[in-house]
Amino acid sequence: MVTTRFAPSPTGYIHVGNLRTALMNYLIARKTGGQFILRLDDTDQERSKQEYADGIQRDLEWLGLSWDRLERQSDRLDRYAAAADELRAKGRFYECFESPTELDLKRKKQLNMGKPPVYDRAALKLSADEKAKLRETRDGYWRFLLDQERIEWADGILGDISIDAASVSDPVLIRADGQVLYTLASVVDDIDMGVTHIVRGSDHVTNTATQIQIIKALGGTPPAFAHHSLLTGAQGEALSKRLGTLSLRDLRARGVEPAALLSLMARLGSSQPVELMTSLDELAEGFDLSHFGAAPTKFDAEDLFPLTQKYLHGLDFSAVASRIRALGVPEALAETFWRVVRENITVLDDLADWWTLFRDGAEPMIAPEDADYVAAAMALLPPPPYGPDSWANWTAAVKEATGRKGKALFMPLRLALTGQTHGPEMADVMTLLQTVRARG
RNA sequence: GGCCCGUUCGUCUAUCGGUUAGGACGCCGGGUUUUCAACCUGGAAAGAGGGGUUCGAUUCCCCUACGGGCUGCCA
Repeated sequence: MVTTRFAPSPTGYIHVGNLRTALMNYLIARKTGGQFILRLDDTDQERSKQEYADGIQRDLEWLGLSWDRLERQSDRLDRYAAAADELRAKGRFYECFESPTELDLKRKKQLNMGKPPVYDRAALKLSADEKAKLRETRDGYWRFLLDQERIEWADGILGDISIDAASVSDPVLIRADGQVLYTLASVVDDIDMGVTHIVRGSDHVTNTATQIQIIKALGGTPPAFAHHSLLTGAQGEALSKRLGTLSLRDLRARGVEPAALLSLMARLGSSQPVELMTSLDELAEGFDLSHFGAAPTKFDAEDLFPLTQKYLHGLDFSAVASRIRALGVPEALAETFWRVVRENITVLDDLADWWTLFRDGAEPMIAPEDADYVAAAMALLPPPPYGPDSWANWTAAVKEATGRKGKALFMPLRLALTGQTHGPEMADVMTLLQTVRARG
């Protein structure tokens, strides 16, 4: 069975980049009737917050990305300790004593000499006596001993990847304070939970290389890996600079509909066209990682609004009835209101403006050269309320009285009544209009 | 500096050496609607640069440039 996971660390809210990862894993599982795990990678005690863990779950629920299983790494510390023991027993784990400052210095030195900043394994040469002595003054931290060979895997998106382990530092798996680090926790979880497919950002490519070795050292079988490209802003700038405005909660606040967001994220960066899909099943059906490219992908949040608009256009009255009621639209007008206005809104919040306009009337827009014309027309307009024929009757009378026709007849009246150059059919507008300020 | 990945219309991309380089979104024009939108229809729009290989390169190889990622006792 296919098992995938989305493993955010609760150190912040989900943004579009995370969502892409989550969605890909979700769709792969759903497509084959597999299992999707939500795993909170909360090994970093200082930065992880319950508030974020709750926020992540709310965001996923908003999108309908339901998980079959929820796991917390903080609940599994004993498993990680056991795995560490196993690695120690197998001679793949060694204790080091450099302080972070000393390591930093080493790296800088290597860089200055034109060498790659790879850990020199100095601790490996320490004798038992030397280690014992060091332990008196400081706590050791633990590294995984990489086999210095080429690590290869067939990536679901990038194709064949090969990384020389010698170009990578032995990863630190346990800190001096005893905290288990992500690399170990993640690998242990993936093995224990039977994860078969891992899709994540290409920022993890190097991690994957080392994790493959750790998985094998622990007797596990590496899952199928795929690394998707990272999103950049519309100008190609790193997305991290704009994360504040691209969190899911922010997009939601701006009126983006889940269907729009999911439709874009499931297709952006792939060869399949972005089309509005209204269900996750529909999205899952045609989803295939092989359609995705490896190049960085530009993401423009503005693309979400046409999709949102399209989604709203197709919505039934029943889906928005309560929302319209909440605006104070009278029951008798509610369904007509939706029918008339839905094609002129981009986000649901736009409904409020339209209702305000219908209820209170609009500040008339009257061009100076049309002032006499509009005044003459208003004299022919009876007071509200209006019926389905009001517009036709009125414009016929105005036409007769003024001799105007076509756009010249019509546009000044729209502007006078609604204050806008665009909007729904005027015949429909009339039936909803409660107030006409231009009548004076 | 080292390692990994990438570069085709504005954007996301197709092309398994020979194509009028295709599609989608966006954009522009026309039609329809007495506005806008929607819809229909038409159009403009692309192979980073330089070397090879080849009868022939967008496609294969190398170099350069540019972009992204990694290079943490973060994830």
